[in-house]
Amino acid sequence: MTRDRWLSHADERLRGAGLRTSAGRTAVVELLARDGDCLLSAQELVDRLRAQPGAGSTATVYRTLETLHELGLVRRFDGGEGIARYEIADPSGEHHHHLVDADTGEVVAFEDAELERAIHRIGERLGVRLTGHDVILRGRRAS
Amino acid sequence: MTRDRWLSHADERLRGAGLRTSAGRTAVVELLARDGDCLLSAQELVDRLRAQPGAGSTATVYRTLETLHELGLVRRFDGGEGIARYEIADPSGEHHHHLVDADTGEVVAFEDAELERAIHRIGERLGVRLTGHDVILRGRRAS
DNA sequence: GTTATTGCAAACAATTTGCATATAA
DNA sequence: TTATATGCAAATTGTTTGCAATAAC
Repeated sequence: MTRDRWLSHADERLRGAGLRTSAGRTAVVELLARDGDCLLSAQELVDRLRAQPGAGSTATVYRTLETLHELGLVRRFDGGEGIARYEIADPSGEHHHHLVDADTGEVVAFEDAELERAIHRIGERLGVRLTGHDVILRGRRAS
Repeated sequence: MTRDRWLSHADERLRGAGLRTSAGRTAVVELLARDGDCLLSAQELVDRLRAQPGAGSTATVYRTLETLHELGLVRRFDGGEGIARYEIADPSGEHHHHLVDADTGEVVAFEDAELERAIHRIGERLGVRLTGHDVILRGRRAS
C-alpha cells in the first residue's frame, strides 16, 4: 500500500539525511502517512496531533513540513486562500492532480496519462528537464 | 492589441458592475493594462504607482485586485513564497502557463495546444464544465 | 557529552479591515 | 445629496525564528 511504502521511504530518507528520530517529527510523519494522501494544511495537522496526547506544536509541524518538502517527501500547494497545503509524494513518482469545484470548493483528485504526456512534451519542446509540475482545474459539475 | 482590448473590456465590465470610475481603481487598471501581462505582485503594483504622483495606496491596490479577480479580469497565482501574483486575463480566453526555473526562480510563459486539449478532455471525462485551470511546471535548463 | 530538536512566545510579512474623509454620480 | 471609494493605520492571519530547556545519539 502506498502509505506504508511512503512511511518507510520517509523514515529511510530522514535517517539518511542525518536527522534524528525525534518524537515531534515522527508524529508528524506518521500522521501524514495515515491522513496525508490529499491536501492537508499545517493547521489541520496541528489540530489532529493535538487530539492525541502531548505532541504537536505549531513550530515543529512547520519545521517538519519544510524538511519533508526539501527532501521531496511531500508536495506543497498554495491554493489561493493564502494557506499552504501538503500531501505525501509517492516515491514511485506516481501522482495525481486536483479539480476544485467552483461552487463548493470541494477537491477531487484525478490522474490522466494524456495530460502527463503533454507536459512531458512541453519540457522537451522548451529544452527543460522538468523536476515537477502542478495542475489545478476549476469547474462545476455538468448539470 | 491584447492590452488595449483588455483595458476597454475591463472598463466596460467595471462600469457594468455598477462601480464608479474612481482615480485609485483607474490607476491600477491602467497600470495592469500596461505592465500586467505577466505575474505582478500587489507590492510591485504599489511601487510602480507610487513612482507616479499621488495615486497608489496599498489598500486600494488590494481592493482593486480583489474586484478584478471576482469579475474574472485578472488571474491570480500563489507561488510558494507566500505572495500572490496577478496578470490580466485575456477576454478571448487565450492564455499562457508558466515554467519556473528550479535554480533561478525565473519565470517563462508558454502556450501549448496539446496541453489545452488534454485538459479539455479531462473535463469531459470527469463530467465537469471547466471554468479555469492553472498549470505550473518546474525544471532546469537541459545542459 | 555533544548536537539536534522541541515548544513557547515574540517577530514577521502579506493581506484585510474600521473609520473618517473625499469624491463620483 | 447620497452612496461609493480612498487612505491611513490598526488588526488579522499564516508562517518563521530566537532561545532556553530537552532528548537523541
